[in-house]
Amino acid sequence: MRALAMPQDGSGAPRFSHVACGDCPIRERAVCAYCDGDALDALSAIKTYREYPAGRDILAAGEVSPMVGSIVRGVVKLTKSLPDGRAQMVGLLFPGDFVGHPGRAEAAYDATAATEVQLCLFQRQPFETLLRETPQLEKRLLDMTLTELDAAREWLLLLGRKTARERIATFLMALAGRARRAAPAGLPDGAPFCFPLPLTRGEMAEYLGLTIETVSRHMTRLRAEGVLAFSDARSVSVPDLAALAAEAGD
Amino acid sequence: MRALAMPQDGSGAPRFSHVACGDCPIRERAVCAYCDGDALDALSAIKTYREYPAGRDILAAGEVSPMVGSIVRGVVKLTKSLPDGRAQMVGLLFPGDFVGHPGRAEAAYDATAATEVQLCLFQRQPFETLLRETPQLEKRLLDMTLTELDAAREWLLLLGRKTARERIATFLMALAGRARRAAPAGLPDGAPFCFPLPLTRGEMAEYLGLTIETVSRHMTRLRAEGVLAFSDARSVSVPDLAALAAEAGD
DNA sequence: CGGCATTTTGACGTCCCTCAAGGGGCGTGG
DNA sequence: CCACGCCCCTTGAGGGACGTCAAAATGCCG
Repeated sequence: MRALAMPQDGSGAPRFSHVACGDCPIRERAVCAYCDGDALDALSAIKTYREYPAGRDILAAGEVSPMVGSIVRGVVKLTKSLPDGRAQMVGLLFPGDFVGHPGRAEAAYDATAATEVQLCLFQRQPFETLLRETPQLEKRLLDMTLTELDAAREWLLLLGRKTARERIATFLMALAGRARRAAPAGLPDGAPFCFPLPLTRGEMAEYLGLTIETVSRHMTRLRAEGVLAFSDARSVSVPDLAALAAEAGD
Repeated sequence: MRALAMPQDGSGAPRFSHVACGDCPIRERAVCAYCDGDALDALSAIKTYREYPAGRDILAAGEVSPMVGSIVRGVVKLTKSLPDGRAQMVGLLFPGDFVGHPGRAEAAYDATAATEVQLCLFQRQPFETLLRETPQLEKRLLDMTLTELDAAREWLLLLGRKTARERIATFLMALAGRARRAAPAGLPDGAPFCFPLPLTRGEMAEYLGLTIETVSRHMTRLRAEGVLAFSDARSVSVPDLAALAAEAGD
C-alpha cells in the first residue's frame, strides 16, 4: 500500500504535463471552481501533480495521509472491506472529484486508481488553513460533499432494493450520461451510443454488490436481448438508451 | 404529505417548550455547535420550533421546502422509493442531526418522523445568508456532512455484502453505542445493556434492505441463541455486547 | 507458442423473498 | 367488562434469484 505522500517508483513517473490553473481541464468542476484571483493563486502555490498507474493504491484505509486533492484525469475507486475479505466499492470518483476528507487525517476507506490517474494534490495542513480563510473554497467543498452524499444514498437504494439486472442497467446509464456530458458536441441521438467501461467485470461486481459471475451472466443476457452491444468486454454500445433506462427500475 | 412550512393540525400542536440556545439539549452537537456570540444570536433570531407526531411526513421527495433545521428530539427517517413502490431507508437522523440541504431547495428523499419529533427550524433564505457570512457555521455543516457521508458509505458495505444476520447485529450495535453514549453515567459493563428500538420491524427491514419476515426471523433466532433478550418487541436487551459485536461481521 | 488474467458458461446449493395464516397488544365502542 | 378491529409481529411452506464451485473460452503479452 502506497500513501499519497510516498515517492513513486519509475513505473508511475509523470507522463502528463503540469498546467496553469487557467488551462486546467477540471477548472470549472473541481474544489477550486469558485476561486479566482488571490484564492486561486494561493491554491496554485501549494499544488503538486502526481500520477498513478491503473491498479495502484492511492491511499489505504486507516492510513494517515498528509495530502488531499482533485482528480485531474482518470477514475478512482473507494472500497471498504470486512475482516473476512468481502469488499464493497463505496464510491467511484471522476475528474474534478475530491479525494480525502479535510479535518480527518485518517482515511476511512481504500482509494485505488481504476485507470491511469493524475491527481492535483495539496498538503493537508496548508489546504485546511486556506479552507478556513477562503469561504468560497469551503462553500464549494460543501456543495461537492452534499452531491456525493446524494449519490451515496442513491446507491443505497440500488444495493438495498434493485435486482442484479437493474443494478447493471443503472450503472451503465450513469456511465452513458457521463459520457454524453463529456462529449456534448451534437451527436445524433439515433446512433448507437458508445463508451468505454472504466471497470473490469470484477470491479463492477464490487461496485454493484454482486459477484463477477452474476455480472457476466446479466451482461451476456442484455446483449442477447439487444439492449447492449459490445465486442470488446471493456467497451459498451447502447443502441437504445430508452430501452436501457427502462431496465434500470426508475 | 405535509411540508416543513405547512401549518400543523391540532394533533401536532407543540408539546415541548421553546428553549434558549444556551439551554438547548443539542447545543454541542448541532449545526450551531461552533457558533457563539453574534452568530448564535443571529441563528436564534430566525429559529422556530415545530413538533411532529410519530409517523407524520416532514418533507416529501421532490417537494420544495422553505425550511431547514436541526432535530432537537426524536428520530427522523429518510427514504427513497422506486416507481413500483420498493422503498429503502437511506438515512436515520437523531437529535443534533441536520435536516435539509442548504443550496438545494428540492428534497431528494422523503423525511418522516419515526418517533415523536421536535425540530429547530430556520427559513432557508436567511439561513443560507447567515451561512455565507458565518464561516464557523459552514465549517460545522461541512463536518456534519462528511460524517454523514462516511455513515452512508458504511451502510453501502452493509447492504452490498453483509448477511441478514450481520445487518441486524450491526444495526443493534449502532443503537447500543448511541444509547451508551447518551447515558454516560458509569453503568456496570457486566449488566445486560438495554435500550428501546425507535423503529418497527417493518422500518428495520426498510433500513436494512430486507423484508419484515426476514428481520423477524433473525431477531427470534438471535433471542433463542441468547445473543438478545426482549419481552416487548420494541425494546432490546443485550446480555453480552461483545457477542453481538461478533455477529456484526466487523 | 505459452503463460496469465479476465471473462464466460454450467451445475448446484442456499439465503432470502413471497405468499399465507395465526397470535398478541391496544384502543374503541357497545 | 367484553367484543371487535387494527396494527404489528411471528411462524410456516415453497420458490426463485443470486452465490459458490468448477471448468472452459478468450484475449493479452512476452
